[in-house]
Order: sequence, then C-alpha cells, then structure tokens
Amino acid sequence: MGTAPAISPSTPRSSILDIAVRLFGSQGYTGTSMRDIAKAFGVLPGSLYAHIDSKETLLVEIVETGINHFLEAVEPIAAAEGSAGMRLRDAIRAHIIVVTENPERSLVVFHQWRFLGDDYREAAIAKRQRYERAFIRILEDGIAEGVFDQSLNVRIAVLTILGALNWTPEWYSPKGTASPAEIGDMMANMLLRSLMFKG
Amino acid sequence: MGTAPAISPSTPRSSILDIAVRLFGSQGYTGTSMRDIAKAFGVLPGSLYAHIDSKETLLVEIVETGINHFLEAVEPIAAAEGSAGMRLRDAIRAHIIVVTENPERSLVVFHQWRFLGDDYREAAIAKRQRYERAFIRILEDGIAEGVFDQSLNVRIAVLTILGALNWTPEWYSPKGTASPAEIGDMMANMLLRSLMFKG
DNA sequence: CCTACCGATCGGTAGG
DNA sequence: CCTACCGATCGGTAGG
Repeated sequence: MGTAPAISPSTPRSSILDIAVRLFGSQGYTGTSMRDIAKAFGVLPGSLYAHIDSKETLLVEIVETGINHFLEAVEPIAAAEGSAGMRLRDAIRAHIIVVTENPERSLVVFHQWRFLGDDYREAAIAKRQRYERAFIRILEDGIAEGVFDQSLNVRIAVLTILGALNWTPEWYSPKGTASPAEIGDMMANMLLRSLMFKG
Repeated sequence: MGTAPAISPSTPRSSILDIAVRLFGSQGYTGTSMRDIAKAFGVLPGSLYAHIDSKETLLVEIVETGINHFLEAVEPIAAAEGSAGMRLRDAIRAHIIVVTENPERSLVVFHQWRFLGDDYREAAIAKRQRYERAFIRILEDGIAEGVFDQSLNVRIAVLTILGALNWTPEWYSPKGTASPAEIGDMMANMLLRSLMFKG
C-alpha cells in the first residue's frame, strides 16, 4: 500500500551532490574543479552534465538545503511554549546536531555562500538573518522574563552564541570522545550561563 | 640621531600584500587570480613578479604574520601575573583588538591556511595549537583557583570561546555603533560568566 | 557515459 | 614595468 518511503534515494545526482559537499567543504568552491568531482564520481568530466546543469547549481542546492536544515530545526523551538532558558538550550542542542550530522555541509553553508550569484546570495543572506532572528527572539523573551541580563546587547550576544556554534565544524570529529549531544549540552550550559545576571 | 622609525614602509611589496589580504579575504585564495591583484595594484600581471616570488608566497606571509599578531598579543597575557579571570578578560579583549584592526587579514588567517603547502600548513597548525594552549592555561589556572567551574571540559570550553571570538570578522564593521573595545568588553563579560559556578 | 573539443583563464617567464 | 608568450587547466558542449 502507498508509495515506498523515498528516503535519500541514491540517484546519480544525489551522489554527485554528496561529493560536491565533501570537496567544496575541504577545498572550497573555487578550489574545486568539475574534474575533481568527476574523478571522485568515477566518470569523465563531460559526463557530469548528464546529471547536473552547472557547477553553480551544485552550490545553490547545497547551501539552500543546508540552511533549511538549520531553520527547520530551530524556528519551531524559538516559537514554542516554554521558558526562554529551555528554548535556548533546545535551540543550541538542535544547532549542534545539525552541524555534526554533516560538518562538511555546514562548512559550505557557513563559508561558501559568498560564491553564489547575486540573487541566490541575497536569498541566502535573508535566510541567515531569519535564523538570527529566531535567536534574537529567544533572548528578548528571556530578558522580558527577567532571567537574562537586561543590560545585554542582544545583537552581539546572539552573534557571540552563533559564533561559538558555527565554529564547531572546524574542530568536531565523529571520532572524538564527546558525542554531538554531549557537546550540545556543554555548550548550552556555558552559553546559558553567559546570559545570566551576576547575582 | 639613529635611524628613522621604519613603521610600515609603503614599499610596492607591502602594497601588494595589502591588496592580497583584501582579495584573499573577500574572494578566497583560490578565487583570487594574480590578474586580480595586478589590476588592483595598477600594473600588468607579469609585472607583479618583480616584487614577489609567487602567489603562495603572498599567502604564506599573510598567514604567518597574521598568526604572529595573535600570539604576540595573547601569550604574554597568559603568562602574566594576576588572577585567571583578569587574564582571560585581557586575552579576549586583546584578541578582539587584533581581529578588528584588520578583519580581512583575520579571515585569511582563519580560513585560507588550508591552501598553504604541506610544510607551511603544518607550521600554521602548530602555531594555532600554541595559541589554544595559551587559553587552556588560563582556564586551568582558573579552575585550580576555584573560580572557574571544575566540571568544565577545558578543550570544549576553549573552542567555544575561540569560536565566538573567531566569528567576529564575519560581522564586525568599523561603521557599527560598538567600538572594538566595547565589543571586547561585552564578549569578555559573557564568556567569563560562561565559566563560572552556578551558585 | 565517452570522444573530442571550444574559448577563456590560470600562474608564471624571457627579454627588453 | 611592458610586450609577448608558455603549457596547463578551467567550465562546459556537440555528437554519438
């Protein structure tokens, strides 16, 4: 009955995208040639174009779906019921889960969006701002609740938190001793404390 | 008497390096051509090589002197007298000053070192680890003093702090309302609190 | 998916 | 600092 659960169908196109994520993440977009991708895919360069339109199409798709993963994980948490403290903790944990489930994709999302064409780049920037607003909302709620320090500069506080979170793909290794959940908990502990009153 | 104070002599070579910092920072090393640099310098591509050896030499010099700025600012603070709390505050402020005095150079130091040749890349990684150790030392001192939470994972705490600090060139603008000193103070306030005991 | 190829651009050099 | 150029590599295409 019904259709098969079409979870990650390993089409040639999706395989090429996975390879592009890996190579764009480690060598950068401009440092990766279509010949690099073709070689890793096991095909001659011209043959790639039976499956994809262009190099930039690969970047567009990786960055857009990558940002969407973050938005889909965090926006519902920001809008949920519950204390700002709990929501911030959940948002940080969710962010770290998304980063660590594909650190190379995260590197592309964080650093390679600059190489998108104008329209796609502006769309990516708009989504990143939407993402920041989810955190701004939680912080403002927490200040209104009286649990976060009301003397905080909310913008800088959010950029400090997101900076700490967005740096994780630079050092995270699945072979490390700390699991993504543990890392998320530790960072949430620290970053929540960073917003509290002294007293 | 004596020699003139040879502060930043504007040689052709140093001008080319400044241009390379700007372009490598905004377009990346692999996304910048020697023709881009020559055009910005106002010369034809081949003429650059009267002043420099190669494209990679530019990157080596930018990354090495860039890392040295951070080390020279923070290592003396880590080794100084005084409480861990004070030293961490000073180290964070010093880091932000170094980042903001040249955000583009900071972007190159943080993200373009991957494109160095093997030997230079390993040297850069070794220096980055030395930099992390300066912060590890301060945190361990603070835990020994009993002022930082002894249940902290020191490695992850340092990477959280450095992540927040290293993200600043992504958003800092000299035209913003907060000065580098103010940004450094705010981040130091947050990050110091993040290490404290709950009680 | 391969063969064969396109024009453009790359880092860099020789000679003046 | 320019003229003139090198071989290598780039993203991408036509035709099968």
